[in-house]
Amino acid sequence: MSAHPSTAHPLVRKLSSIFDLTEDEKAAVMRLPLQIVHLEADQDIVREGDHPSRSCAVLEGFTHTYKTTAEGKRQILAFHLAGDTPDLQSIHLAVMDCSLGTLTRCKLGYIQHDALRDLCARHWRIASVLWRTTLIDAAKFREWLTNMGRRDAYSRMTHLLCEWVVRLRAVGLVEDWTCELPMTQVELADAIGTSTVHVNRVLQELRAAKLISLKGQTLTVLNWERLRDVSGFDPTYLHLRPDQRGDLPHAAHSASMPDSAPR
Amino acid sequence: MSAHPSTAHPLVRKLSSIFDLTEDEKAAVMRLPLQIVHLEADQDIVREGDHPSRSCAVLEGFTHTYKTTAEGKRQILAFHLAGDTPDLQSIHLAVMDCSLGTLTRCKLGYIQHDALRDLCARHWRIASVLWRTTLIDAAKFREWLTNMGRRDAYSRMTHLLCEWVVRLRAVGLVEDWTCELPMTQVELADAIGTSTVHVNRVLQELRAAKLISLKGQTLTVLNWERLRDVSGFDPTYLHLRPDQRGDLPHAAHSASMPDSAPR
DNA sequence: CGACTCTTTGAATTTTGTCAAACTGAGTGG
DNA sequence: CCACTCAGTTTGACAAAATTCAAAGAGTCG
Repeated sequence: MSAHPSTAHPLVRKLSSIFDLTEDEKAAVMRLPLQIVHLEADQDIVREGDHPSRSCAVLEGFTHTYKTTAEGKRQILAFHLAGDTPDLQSIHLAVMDCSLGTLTRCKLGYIQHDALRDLCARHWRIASVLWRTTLIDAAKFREWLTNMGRRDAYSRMTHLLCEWVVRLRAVGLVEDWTCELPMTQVELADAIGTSTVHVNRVLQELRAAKLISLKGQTLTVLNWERLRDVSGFDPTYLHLRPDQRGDLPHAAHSASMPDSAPR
Repeated sequence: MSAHPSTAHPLVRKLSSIFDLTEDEKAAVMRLPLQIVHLEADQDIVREGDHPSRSCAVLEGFTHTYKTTAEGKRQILAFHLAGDTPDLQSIHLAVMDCSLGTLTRCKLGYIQHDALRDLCARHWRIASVLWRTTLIDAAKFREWLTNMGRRDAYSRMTHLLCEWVVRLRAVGLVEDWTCELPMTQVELADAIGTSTVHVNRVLQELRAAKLISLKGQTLTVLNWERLRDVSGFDPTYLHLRPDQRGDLPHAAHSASMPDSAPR
């Protein structure tokens, strides 16, 4: 995994993890004005119907994209972690068709659309990389849609957990198959489209089957291969770079895994 | 609705329907080499796992994007009509994470990625418009996800029909609330994530409630307001231009509707 | 007229949702 | 340090939604 000093602009780190930027391009990104803001848990960042003039990058913490139906039901469409740009689409879509809110306390970096468009107009390769990140977001929606439409609640949950672990692993947030799972069961239910009660039962089943351990917000994968097979999880849709994939082996092999250094 | 002579490059028409192109930009698009191909119904255009070097534009007919799960179940992720670019994402994503197939006989225009990237690198505004179309695709996935997760089969079906009618109306393919619905019940089922049998029952209900008439592949909306209200359909996520929206009134008003001229 | 695909129907079963209540654990203030 | 609160989790019983299986009907095309 390429080294990015902590002094780097957060966006440089994100972009470099997808594509190799030239020094010139890095410099251009570094000049982007970034407004740093801290938010508490369960706060809205942007709401459906807004006409934002800026997008944000998640620097610390976790956020989620969601929609509310006319009957007041919530559907969570995506979870985001440090390095993600959850509402980048608003650069070209005037009206927000979904809301974005924090899951935990967050540190965000706001970037004005004007500045971003200017950067893109000047640097086609950067524009490509940003475009690409939004295309990967779309790929995740496609996979979630398949998950919702063609799998039962049990495998939907395992699929969500597989994706979560793989994404966190790719940025070095998984240690010995253990990571944070910062959502409540209500939020998990809204993400996989079931009731809270049913989420609870599914989680019990997963614990009983010794696939995972989940205490509080701490998730441990006990049997990766079965978890993956039950969900039919195939990480292709995440379009990770080879060095981010790390070809996940069975949990028993975790000691020899090329896990990134703790931050 | 702005007039686009039939002599125009199909992509020019599509782009102009989203954004106003300068003559210079139009000229650049017109120079794009377009390979015209005719396909029968139920043929694959690209498959999951492919590494395409070109994308296509639908010129005539209808296509659909789909995924197949490990257990062999199919989920349809999107339907496309003339003017759409269903696999534009492959311009920046090396591997296809979903398949694209025809629904009916189709006329397609293939464009090499190289040529497209070159065009984008030179013309930032065109790149923006193309980027934007992929962002709208993502917005549709978000809405479908909400549909799947938080609505029952009945309202999912009405929602699908509302979207279909609005999209076809925007390109002038709806006449007196009547349009083509070129999918079988099996395909509808795979799109809304239910069984074929259940789709059939839902359609019966919709007919019994006098919301629609559906004979063969011909759909007529009999009561737009109720269809819309049942589904909670709000077209914001389609990000249509004001002149494409046409603020859909009740079916009874259809005679006075500003329907675009027949093509 | 077949051969075919697509639609329709009925009955039994499974999955999931709903409602209501109890339990747990982490703060909080007296 | 102990009630107390509060959000989040867990449980059970019942109801609703949707699936499955199997078979029959309809429409279309050569």
